[in-house]
Amino acid sequence: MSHNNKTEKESLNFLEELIDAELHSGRVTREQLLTRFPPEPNGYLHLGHASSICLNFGIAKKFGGRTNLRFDDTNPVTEDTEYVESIKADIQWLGFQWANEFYASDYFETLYSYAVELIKKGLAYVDDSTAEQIAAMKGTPTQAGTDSPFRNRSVDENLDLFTRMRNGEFKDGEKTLRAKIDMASPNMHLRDPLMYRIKHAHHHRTGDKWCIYPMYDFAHGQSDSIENITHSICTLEFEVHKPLYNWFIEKLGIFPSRQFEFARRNISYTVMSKRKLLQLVNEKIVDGWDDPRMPTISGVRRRGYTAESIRNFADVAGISRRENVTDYNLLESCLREHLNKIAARTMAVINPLKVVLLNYEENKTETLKAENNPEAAEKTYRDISFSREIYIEKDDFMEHAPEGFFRLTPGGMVRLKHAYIIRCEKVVKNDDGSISEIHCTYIPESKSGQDKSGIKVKSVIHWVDASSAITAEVRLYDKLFTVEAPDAQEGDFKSYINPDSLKVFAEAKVEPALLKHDKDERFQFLRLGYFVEDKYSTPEHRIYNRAVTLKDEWAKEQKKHR
RNA sequence: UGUCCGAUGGUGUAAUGGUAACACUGCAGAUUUUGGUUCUGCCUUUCCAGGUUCGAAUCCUGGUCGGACAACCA
Repeated sequence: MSHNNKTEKESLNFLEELIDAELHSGRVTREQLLTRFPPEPNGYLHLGHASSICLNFGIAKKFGGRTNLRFDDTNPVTEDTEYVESIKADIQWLGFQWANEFYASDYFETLYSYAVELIKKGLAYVDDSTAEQIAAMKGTPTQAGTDSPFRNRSVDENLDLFTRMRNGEFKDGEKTLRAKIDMASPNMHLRDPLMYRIKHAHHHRTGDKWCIYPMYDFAHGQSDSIENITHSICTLEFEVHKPLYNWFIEKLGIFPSRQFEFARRNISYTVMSKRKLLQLVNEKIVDGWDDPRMPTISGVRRRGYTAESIRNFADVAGISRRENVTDYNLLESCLREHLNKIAARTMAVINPLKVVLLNYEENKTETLKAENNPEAAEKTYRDISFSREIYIEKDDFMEHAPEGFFRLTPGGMVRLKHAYIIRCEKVVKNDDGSISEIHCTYIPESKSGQDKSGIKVKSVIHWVDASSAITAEVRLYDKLFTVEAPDAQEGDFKSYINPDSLKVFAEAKVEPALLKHDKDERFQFLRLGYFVEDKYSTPEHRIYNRAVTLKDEWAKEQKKHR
């Protein structure tokens, strides 16, 4: 035992540390502690959102607080209920439950009254300028803007015009409501930001009730405030919005929610922006938002990732305030770690090569015992059949093997997992010189578990009994992009798509025991990786997706010599 | 030539004025009826220059480099 009697102090991230301190000082209580996850329902959630979800829900859970789910639905033209449903499903699948389900649109009436209040205080005005004019008057980051000619309208006139905006008397873009702050502010967001714009558009929840919609800056902070959110956690790009977030809350005299920022999570060899993911979907580069190569939550779920492994990834990757590109290896490592513990082992041959055992009796079938998971605390076994003809992996036989190749070669021996040692006697070829099948002999006294042969082989390979094998389709996935940071490359990010990101093996052979399991169960196909049944898999046409490979020292060795 | 933010191994994060560490990756080895798992070892780190201090990754000053901000998007 250690002589150190201090208990190992758990390392907290900077936000946990802050909240921990505030809880201790009494600035907030556990009862008050309230975070929120505020997606805009205009796309599917991705791994970056997963980090945010784990952070927001995780931090509240850790300190005894709660988390609201609030859809930031202030832009009716891009939003849709399809996205609302997928977002809710994804959060629940990740294992989190919100305290309340809210929508920014729930607050449209309140927000409107807030705007009226600011107009009455002389802090907001209706502007007739066009979008172009407003942009021109905004100045640049290094150059002050100029006041709008409509900036000093009377309160009464502003009130009248804003009412008429709401009543639909104006066309889209004809007028806006702006906060009256400071056109010379070094912070662009404080140069009389837009609060409301006119959009005669149908909203997925409020229908045609409104034709003016609040901008993000006039909706988000106030929504936080209305809900009494104590910690509004968002990504770094909103940092420059914080003075504005605080300005509205202060001028309105409402509950002082506070905003905190962290750096978004990037992962190598993929892109993590809704806009780019939408492009991949729209241009049919992938098979929808849940294509197993997509970094969306629905994509990795279909690929075979577990919620636990993603939560663990978020935890292990941590958070900070600096730009980052996390190694995708870390993600895969988290998945392997979990699947190694829970996935039942089975045998499947994705690229079959027929082997005939010359000295095995014809029409005989033997039943062998196979361990389901060597990692399990309690060992369980299943029956597998063995007979004269079997399939092995094409990659497990080489006629002219390089040094270091331990598998089957002419005259060489390997063990068939859970079965016998075999020796290759003859390679049978087609007319074109390709290998059609190989003829072997088996060593009867080498049966697994009762081996009296005394023969030592260098390798154990997987196989499937030809007489009982089921034909299935197996899909192997690789990285979606060929470069670490597709975003940072020159030109179109889509030109860096990996052409080999999907390989389909339509004639794979799987052992029949596989058919007895649940559809969302993960398996290890021995020596090949971890797999899950695809959503389009049917009893007549089984489809298996590879979630992740096993670590493969031999493949690594091969790569080096290429 | 503005404002704000950031800089710790290859990558991601810890260390909160007191011996720079953990994970992933990579490399080497042991074990292994999965070239898996497990185990062992190794490589590699505080952006620079000053200052404060007995002592600085940490505090201060000045640089350098990187990022965010000029949507009627969020």
